[in-house]
Amino acid sequence: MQANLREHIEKIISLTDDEFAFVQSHFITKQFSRHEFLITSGQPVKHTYFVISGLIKLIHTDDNAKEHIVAFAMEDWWESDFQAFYKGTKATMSLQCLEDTTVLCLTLDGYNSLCSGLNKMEYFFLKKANAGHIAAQQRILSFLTSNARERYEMLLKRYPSLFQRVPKTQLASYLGVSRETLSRLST
Amino acid sequence: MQANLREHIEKIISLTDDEFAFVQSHFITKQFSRHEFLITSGQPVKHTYFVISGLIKLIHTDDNAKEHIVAFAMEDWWESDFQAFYKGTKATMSLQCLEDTTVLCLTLDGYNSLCSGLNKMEYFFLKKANAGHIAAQQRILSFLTSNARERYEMLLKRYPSLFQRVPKTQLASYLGVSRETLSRLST
DNA sequence: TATTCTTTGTGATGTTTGTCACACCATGAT
DNA sequence: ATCATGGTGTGACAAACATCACAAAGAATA
Repeated sequence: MQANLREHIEKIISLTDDEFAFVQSHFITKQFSRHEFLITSGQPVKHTYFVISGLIKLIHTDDNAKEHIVAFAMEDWWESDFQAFYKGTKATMSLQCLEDTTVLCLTLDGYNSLCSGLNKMEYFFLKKANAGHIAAQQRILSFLTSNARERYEMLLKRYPSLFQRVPKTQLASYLGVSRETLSRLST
Repeated sequence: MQANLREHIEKIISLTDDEFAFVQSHFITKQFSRHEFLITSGQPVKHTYFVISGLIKLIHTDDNAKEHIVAFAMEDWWESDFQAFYKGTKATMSLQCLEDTTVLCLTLDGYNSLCSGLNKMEYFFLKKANAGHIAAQQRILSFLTSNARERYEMLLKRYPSLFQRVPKTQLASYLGVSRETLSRLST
């Protein structure tokens, strides 16, 4: 089960068996069913999640109760309401399953203990944070430079599997267009 | 001159004089005039920059030679084409001065030496990377939830000084709307 | 002073996208 | 089998926004 995690981490740093045992001791495994919430807006955020299998969405609900998808997370992705997680404040976003999902859970104490106990892990999280920053900036750029059709095509090219796994309504919400407009793009 | 840097870093970690001397030794100061380029698209990216004074913009130029502003950076901000900087690849974006600007320059070797030589600095950069990720995600959210007027008002509320320092054409490019549309929002 | 460049506003018009309404189909629950 | 539910496509119309064109005011420069 946690082989995924080791393989994932070792793409960036190498670990001895003892070191991985130490890493592993900070995580607990949890399972969630489709539609279940890992994080609920307004509630405290106890964990950062590493997705073992399944698919989840990070969403923000606006004043008109309209839902906007800030991010998807699938196998080998880390996700949380990071702002709330690091600051210890209440969630402004929710994290919900699109499929039955298995995750590894890491608390903030666990995160800090990992970083201070095994310095390589701080380096690992630094790399991950930088990658997250760069990816988010690329998405900003797609809003600046591209219309709905182009953003849709870029998304499909980059993550073809989403097309199979996620209803188009959800893709529309991620792309920032209405369901109807997305439906009309195919032609 | 580098007092800014020390104060900036000590908002997150504390440093002895010796430690700060070590940090300081990794930076060189450079001055650029308005319109000058710190990074040119297609060229190697030698540095990450810490802005001492002035104002710069991170831009991407699309196929139609239209310029899009990915980020502004003013006093106490870090900026670069991070993807190219960390990977050692050629820049896909440019970094250009909107005002006469003084920056501290850090090479990739310097960055790595800083992180390995003084562990607190790795922690510092981790915090900064996380903050960058969260800020970028907030901007994505503004594209998903808000129209041009709302994004404009949010920007002015958050960074009122930009309104004084930057022509509206540039603000429009940052917000992802045309100059004309922005001009008509005021009413 | 004369002149060029930058910045900004604004009208006219077309394109893109959102919203509302309705229909159809598949799926799973009772 | 029947019923609800969620996902999808599409027509009609309205709103938001882009583009093109032109004008005017201010800043920079010769």
